[in-house]
Amino acid sequence: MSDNDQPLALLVRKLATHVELSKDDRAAILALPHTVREFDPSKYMVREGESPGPCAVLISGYAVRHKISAEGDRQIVSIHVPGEPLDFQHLFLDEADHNVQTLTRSEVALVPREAIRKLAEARPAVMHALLVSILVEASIFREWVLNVGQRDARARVAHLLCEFAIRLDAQGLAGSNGYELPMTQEQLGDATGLTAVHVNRMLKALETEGLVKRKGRYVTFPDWKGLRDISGFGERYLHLSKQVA
Amino acid sequence: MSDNDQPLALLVRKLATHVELSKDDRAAILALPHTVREFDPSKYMVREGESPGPCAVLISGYAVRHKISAEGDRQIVSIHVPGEPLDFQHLFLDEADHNVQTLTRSEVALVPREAIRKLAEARPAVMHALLVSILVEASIFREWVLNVGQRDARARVAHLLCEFAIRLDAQGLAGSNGYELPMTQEQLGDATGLTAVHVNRMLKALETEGLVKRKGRYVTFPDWKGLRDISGFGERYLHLSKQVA
DNA sequence: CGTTTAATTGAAAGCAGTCAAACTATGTGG
DNA sequence: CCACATAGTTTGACTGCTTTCAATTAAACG
Repeated sequence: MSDNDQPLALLVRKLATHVELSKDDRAAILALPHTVREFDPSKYMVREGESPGPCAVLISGYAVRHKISAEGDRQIVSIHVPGEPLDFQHLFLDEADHNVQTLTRSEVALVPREAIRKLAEARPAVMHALLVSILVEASIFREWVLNVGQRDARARVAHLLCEFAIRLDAQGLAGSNGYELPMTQEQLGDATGLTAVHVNRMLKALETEGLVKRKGRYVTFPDWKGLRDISGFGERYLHLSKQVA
Repeated sequence: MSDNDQPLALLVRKLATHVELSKDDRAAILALPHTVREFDPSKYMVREGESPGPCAVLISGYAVRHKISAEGDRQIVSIHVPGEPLDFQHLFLDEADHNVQTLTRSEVALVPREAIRKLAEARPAVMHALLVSILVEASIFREWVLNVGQRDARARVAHLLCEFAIRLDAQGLAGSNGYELPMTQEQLGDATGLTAVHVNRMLKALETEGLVKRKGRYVTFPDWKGLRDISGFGERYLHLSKQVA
């Protein structure tokens, strides 16, 4: 699954996506004290209302953030791929405002909060990278507000597929042509504000139109440009080029 | 409109909402170099794709962040009250991923980015406050994803009214019993993912139910608890108590 | 005032939800 | 290896919330 010698290698990759990191910076991140823990599918790593423990970094597998409405409906607010921090906001907030839950069996590196704080203080580039990573996540939330607020069902599903493809690719985890979607259609519905039934119909529609091909949950994109177009996907909001400001 | 002697007083109040700030910290923020500029209603302060100029802090009036979909539909992703930073994300990101636009005539303090960076480096509490303010904004985005993704039209509108009430109050800007909504119903629609027509109907419904009273755009809440209940509003996501982590 | 913008109301259409059932895949225990 | 249970996917028919279209009223503004 993951490189067991360097569990934090993908975290380095993620942080280095947005900011230039020196060899020493990278080594310092890799050297962060941590314990790797495994979680079964659907297990909670953070619960709304709780106060935070050590910071979690996803090493392998997939996880989501979500909130539950008063009516009991679930909204997934983000999907996470290996290398991404799962609760770095708890370096500075002392109560969780949402849940973090595994989608698949996952490995997570638990890093003491103090260790991250000290590293960030000692290394400006690391601090910068953490900040940018937090800001990019906020940008993704904004795009999701747009997605569920304005796009029709077909475009919403298509947009999610596009975003996941690009983010997997950024972490070097995309297949040559597609990827294994780690979510049920129910979960896709929770992420897009649709019902599982309607997600199913939209996936079928995308398939019929030749924009998506499916084998089980493995999706490929015979007409990537077409899919981008009908979803209104533009990757600016992912801020994938290095920030120099 | 604003206290002309201390344009940044409300910024101090905003930052001190989340983190304890010493007298010196507060004085240092107030002493930030800046120029105050006035904007007409509907004027753009940041445009998607642009690279950032000086950082803007809203002094008086109201502003929104928004994104435009490929189909040309607008989604407002947040509403800002005086004292709030409008583009501190550009301290670390060098391309805007969304627009910032005034709702009403507004005064904005423009602060050189370097001045804020230096202040944050010199004063850990200020850095902490900036970070928390960024993280709280991200939390609000998550709640908005839930709002437009899962709540029905009536609850969406009610939730927006609740959030705005609490945020105005946190800045000491709420009337005794209600406030002047600085948005047209069209804009409320852009913020809730609804049409202006339907926003109108929902406001009427809330009024008929005795949850909201309106005189022009001035809204009061004869049954605040009832309004909270039907909207599923809970203020945890605003993180209004001081963070000590 | 006269003009423009915003709010309101009604009627009709449509997209997505709900309900229900069949089908498929996966996994477990006998 | 089969029987069965469980979870997920697919499909159809129907309902309903929200949108669309259109017209009227009210408010804001020069």
